[in-house]
Amino acid sequence: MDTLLENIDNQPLGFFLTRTGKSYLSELNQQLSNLDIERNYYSLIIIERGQGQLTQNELAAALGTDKVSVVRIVDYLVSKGYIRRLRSKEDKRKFCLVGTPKALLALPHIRKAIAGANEKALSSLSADEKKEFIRMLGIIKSNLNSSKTF
Amino acid sequence: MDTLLENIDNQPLGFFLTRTGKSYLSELNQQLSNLDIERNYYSLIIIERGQGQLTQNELAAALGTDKVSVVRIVDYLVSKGYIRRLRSKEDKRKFCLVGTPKALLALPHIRKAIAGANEKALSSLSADEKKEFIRMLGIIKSNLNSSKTF
DNA sequence: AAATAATAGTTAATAATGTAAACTATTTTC
DNA sequence: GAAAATAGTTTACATTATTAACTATTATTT
Repeated sequence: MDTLLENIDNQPLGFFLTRTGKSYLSELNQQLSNLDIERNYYSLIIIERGQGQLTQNELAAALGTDKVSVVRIVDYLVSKGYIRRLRSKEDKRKFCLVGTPKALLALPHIRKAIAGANEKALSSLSADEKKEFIRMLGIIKSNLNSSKTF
Repeated sequence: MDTLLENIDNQPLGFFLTRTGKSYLSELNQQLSNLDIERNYYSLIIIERGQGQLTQNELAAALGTDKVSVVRIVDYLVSKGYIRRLRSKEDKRKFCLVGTPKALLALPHIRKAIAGANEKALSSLSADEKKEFIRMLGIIKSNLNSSKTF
């Protein structure tokens, strides 16, 4: 019997969210073990989506993280040859992040692996339930990010 | 428009689970900022549930983590005066983890804060939806932990 | 136009977390 | 009694989060 189902009030929901998320990411890593990067897949997708116009600040916003972490991510992806920093012409403080051909080659695999991991995670749920889960997760996320006052 | 709702196949579900879990834990920390510990609340609940019989190994299993991490957790809670290690009489390799009066005093607040954080996270969901979400999260967790072969 | 403030990104420092290997003490197995 | 297994600890290393101080550039103010 899963203790998760009962007495939820005694169990921090966030603990299970985090743990489940970690299981997911470890699954994703396994599916992408053929690549020579082992993290920041999602950053790569966001960067590609930005079509060479995305700045580090914007990446930070999209990831919900800070600029220091983004420096690390960008350093990592640059060092592995997946992206480049391009000094912006309009504003020389900014860098535009552009994917390399290597990234272009890897992205289909990454997308496929993400779809596969999602599939595995959500398998045995009906199409409606999947949609419902995603919807509710979005609500929970925004509930938690709303005003901290009680 | 929330990008989470569409094109989920391009977005790693685990990323949102982890992020939502972190928001939750930060909320929980805020609600418990009056305590002199700032983590391992859930471990404390598990230890109290064990009624002085829980070993470090068993705590590791309950948390889904390894024994090295548990040493750190136990060291922390011991150093803060919330628990003690009691050498087991039956098996001198083992320690039984027992809560102190200080823990007993803190636990109601912790439980209340967890219930409150759960409430905040799940607010604006109906009772049925809440149950559904918890149920599906359990399914997803077990889906991901099942056989890694594809 | 010069001084000031704000912004984009980097660097450095500290702490928390995850993982693996080597270790001690005790118990179990053969 | 020797060998193997178990419970827990220590050490080491890499990742991740957070904060502050820093450089270079752009925007604002007077």
